[in-house]
Amino acid sequence: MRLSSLADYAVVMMGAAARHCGGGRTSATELAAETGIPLPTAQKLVSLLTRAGLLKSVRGAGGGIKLARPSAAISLADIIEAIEGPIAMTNCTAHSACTCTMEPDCTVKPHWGAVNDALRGALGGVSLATLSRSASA
Amino acid sequence: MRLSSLADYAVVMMGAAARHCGGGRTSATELAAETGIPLPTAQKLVSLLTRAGLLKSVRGAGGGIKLARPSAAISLADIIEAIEGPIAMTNCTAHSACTCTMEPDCTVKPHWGAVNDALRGALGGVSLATLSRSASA
DNA sequence: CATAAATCGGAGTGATTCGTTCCGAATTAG
DNA sequence: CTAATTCGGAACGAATCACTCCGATTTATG
Repeated sequence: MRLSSLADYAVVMMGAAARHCGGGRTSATELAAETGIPLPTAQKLVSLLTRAGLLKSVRGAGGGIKLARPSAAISLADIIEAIEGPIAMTNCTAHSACTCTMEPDCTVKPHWGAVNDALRGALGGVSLATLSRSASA
Repeated sequence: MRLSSLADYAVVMMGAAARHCGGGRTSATELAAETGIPLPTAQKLVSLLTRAGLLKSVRGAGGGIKLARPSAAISLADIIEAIEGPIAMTNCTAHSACTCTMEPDCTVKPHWGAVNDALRGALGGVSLATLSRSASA
């Protein structure tokens, strides 16, 4: 029920990247230095986030990374899904077919959907722009 | 972001136990047979749930287990917390003091509280009685 | 009262996933 | 054309998780 450290780091790093968004492209090295995340880990996160389509990477000297979308259009749900996969809490809800052959009439399954929707809604309602806004609170 | 198999099994097993609640005490062996959960794992779950105060266990021949509280007073949040610990998604929100010395002004931390509340609310709103009620849905 | 059966309780082992680290491929400035 | 800087993927180690087994406790029975 606790999200992995990678996802936590990814959120922090995306928040740092959002601050550099307008100023121009930044690099994984710079983000690592600002957030305190180990550099190799930050590189891996950049790779995952880029592959997920949340970051745009530019190779070569003078290259770097920047947000693929405006900060207001990136939510916590997007980041977490990019790192941890689907938000679903159970394997049953993730796939349409429930592979668990244990209980023929799984009375629990239908309720997970509501829980997942609530969770995804809470995560989707928080964007990077929101994170930067109420920093002092 | 996905809960562990233990917690998933625990929910299923508590649902099965709720069905046996009125009929009298049941045993870990019986629940394992009904749910399809491996017996040793079911025993471990019974131990954890009993220690958490969700089940009442009676030793000796003819003993068994039964719900410590009425099914309506046991929610998914209770079961998951018993198995997986606090619901908090990050270490920061779990403890009052944020041990992460990375960012002096962690702009992300305050927002996790709202997400956690939403999640806990969704989990707390589903009780064992609710699980048994809308089985066909 | 002694015996035996049945149960919960905790300790140990193996496997999977997670987190970290390193090295190679690609691209552009000079 | 050379060289520097960057992302990308692959490999290693650690931690946690899931599973299994054996001992302690308690009650019905002879």
